[in-house]
Amino acid sequence: MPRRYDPERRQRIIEAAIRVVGEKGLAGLSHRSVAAAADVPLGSTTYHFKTLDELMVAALRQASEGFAKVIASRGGLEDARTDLATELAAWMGEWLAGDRTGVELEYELYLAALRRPALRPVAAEWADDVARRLAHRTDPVTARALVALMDGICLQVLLTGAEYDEAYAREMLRRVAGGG
Amino acid sequence: MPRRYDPERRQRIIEAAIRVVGEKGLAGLSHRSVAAAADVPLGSTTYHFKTLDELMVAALRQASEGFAKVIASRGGLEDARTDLATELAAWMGEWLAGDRTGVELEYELYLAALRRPALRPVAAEWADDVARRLAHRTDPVTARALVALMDGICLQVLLTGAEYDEAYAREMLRRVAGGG
DNA sequence: AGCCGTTGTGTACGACCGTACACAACGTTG
DNA sequence: CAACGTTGTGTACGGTCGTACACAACGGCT
Repeated sequence: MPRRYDPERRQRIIEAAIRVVGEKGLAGLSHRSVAAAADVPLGSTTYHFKTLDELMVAALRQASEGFAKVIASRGGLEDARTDLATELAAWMGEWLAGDRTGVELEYELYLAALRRPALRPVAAEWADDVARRLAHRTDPVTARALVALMDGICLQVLLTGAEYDEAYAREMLRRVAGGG
Repeated sequence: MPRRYDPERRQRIIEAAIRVVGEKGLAGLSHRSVAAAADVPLGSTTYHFKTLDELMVAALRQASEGFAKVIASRGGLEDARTDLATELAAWMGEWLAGDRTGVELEYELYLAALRRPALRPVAAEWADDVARRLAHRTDPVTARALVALMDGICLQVLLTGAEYDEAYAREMLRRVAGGG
């Protein structure tokens, strides 16, 4: 088979990696599984990403950007007339409703930084980015705490299989946000 | 080699599994690696734990119990004269200081429930257990939120490599706990 | 044209994995 | 003692993995 030049090969591999993690989990991520999902030969994935860590960094960064786009397009965060806690609680509800593949995918990549130092700068960037968006409506320190609380609440739902209680989330977010 | 009867074989395998996860991460856990760490033949680990999930459940449960013992022995949580937020923030500081192998180990097993439904009941049990301990000092709903916030703060420190800011943690815990 | 670095491909090697399964050693029961 | 279920052991099979490496196709340069 003749080799076809593909300037977006790298990008397609990253997208395939995200698909693989979403479907089979991070444990199912390998050069081979990604190659199959992207419909490229094995040598291609190892060429563009020497290690799996590199691939995960690219995938996490991409997922992070997609996530940022979603919450940006949603608006409401900028609107000072809406209550911040209510807004955040409602948004978590939407995020956790229905198909959780996307949520699990993003948390799995994010949490992978626990054991993979290579991912930490990207994870830090993500957390900072979200906090910066909230900082328009409150102070930076409170913003960081809101992110922490949202992470904690989401994880409790995802890890324990509990139902998401929006009223509860709203109340606790309001306590942290104060008058904001 | 003659086979030696070992009534605590199962327990030794669990302890070896915890050691392996602590040293090599959850990804390094296998029937073989555990067998080597416990100094038992391969067939022994597969006999006592048909699947790795079973082994993880046992390890998480054990780690959870050890954790419970530590915070119980620390006391202070029962003492109504101390400020709850101050107490919790100080305790997180101790936990995160120094060698983080134990912290990482416990969070890694806990977070593994995200993709492994078999672990969820154990994770839920753990979260409930911690919340119940706090419930002596505040209401159950607030207790759950305090656990969520602590998880979120811990994860931000562990995932992003940031420094732990005890004053910040104390302030935010106080906001959630209210007068408690 | 010829040369060369980059990008892409195919294949093979050694390591590790879960699983299965036959067999050995034991405790219990009759 | 004999029979039997439980517990422990050794080995081997098929599969997947990361990695390496020789080679092919291309673009830019002289």
